[in-house]
Amino acid sequence: MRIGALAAATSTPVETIRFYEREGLIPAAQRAANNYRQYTPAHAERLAFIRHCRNLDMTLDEVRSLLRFKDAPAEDCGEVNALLDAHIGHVAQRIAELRTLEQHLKTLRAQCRTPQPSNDCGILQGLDAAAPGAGKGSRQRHIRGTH
Amino acid sequence: MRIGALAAATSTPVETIRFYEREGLIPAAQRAANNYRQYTPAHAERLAFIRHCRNLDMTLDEVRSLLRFKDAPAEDCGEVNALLDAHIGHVAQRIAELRTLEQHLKTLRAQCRTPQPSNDCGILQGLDAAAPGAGKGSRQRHIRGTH
DNA sequence: GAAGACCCTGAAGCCGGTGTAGAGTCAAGC
DNA sequence: GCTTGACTCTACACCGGCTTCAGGGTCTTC
Repeated sequence: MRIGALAAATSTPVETIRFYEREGLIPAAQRAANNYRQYTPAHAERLAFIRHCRNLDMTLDEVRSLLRFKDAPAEDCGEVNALLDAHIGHVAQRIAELRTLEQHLKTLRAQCRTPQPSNDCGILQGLDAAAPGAGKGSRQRHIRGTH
Repeated sequence: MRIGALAAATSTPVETIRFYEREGLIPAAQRAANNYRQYTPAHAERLAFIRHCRNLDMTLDEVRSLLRFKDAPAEDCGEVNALLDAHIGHVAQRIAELRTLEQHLKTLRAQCRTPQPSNDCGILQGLDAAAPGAGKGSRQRHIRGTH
């Protein structure tokens, strides 16, 4: 199986597969006489695993950790459970942050009902002043990821 | 006012201020005889505006758009309202995505109740198979931003 | 044998900064 | 006057997770 076929089978861009190989997430494929990579079903399985993890928004470091457990089938999987719990915690926290953010944005939006000269726009004025209640007390490590 | 004082006044790292200057978000400051940047209260106001926008998770491009309206006080602010509506839409969509994600993660987590050999771990097995119901129908541009 | 699809490597670019190296400047204390 | 330490300057590399590009080689099909 060549890289294009693997890409199609796993809905993964070809460049991303090569990137994962460079990063050590999948073992380097054997090469054919023409220097093309040759993949086996085992590669496809491993790549599918990685993609599922990425679809669940895990970092590559988290994926690397999980792969270590896949590669050591006799080892205790307690850390896997812990990793997943931590990741669920990240997601929950992010949802909470975004809900607060959404409220602030809606409050700000309500400052300007109809188009008017920018000078009088309640939104632009609201952005001059501090956002209402934003970051009160909690250290606001910057919020990312809506784009 | 020198860059350190501006940084303290706006809770912005010094390097970030220089970065914003390079990016054209704040005008280049005048220089003292020793080549130090000299800032005025107007700079501080503009930087505060930018920081408030960033606290609301806007991209620098969105901030640039808003700054154009601040700089043209006679112009109609309808686009400001539209930009904010769009941004609120981004945030709401992201929240919905993350809630779906959270459900998938919790379902996966339930596959393994207690530590056991990795080979039998329901989580690792669940990641081998497709995530339950993930991405069904919606084109799943990759989810980012929980870290 | 020519077109077009596929494959290769290596490097740069994306965002929004962050951090570093190496140098200059300034105020305070001895 | 001299040292120490805080501050400032420029220019550049680095982060994640790819994506894109330049400049080739190879394979399949007509």
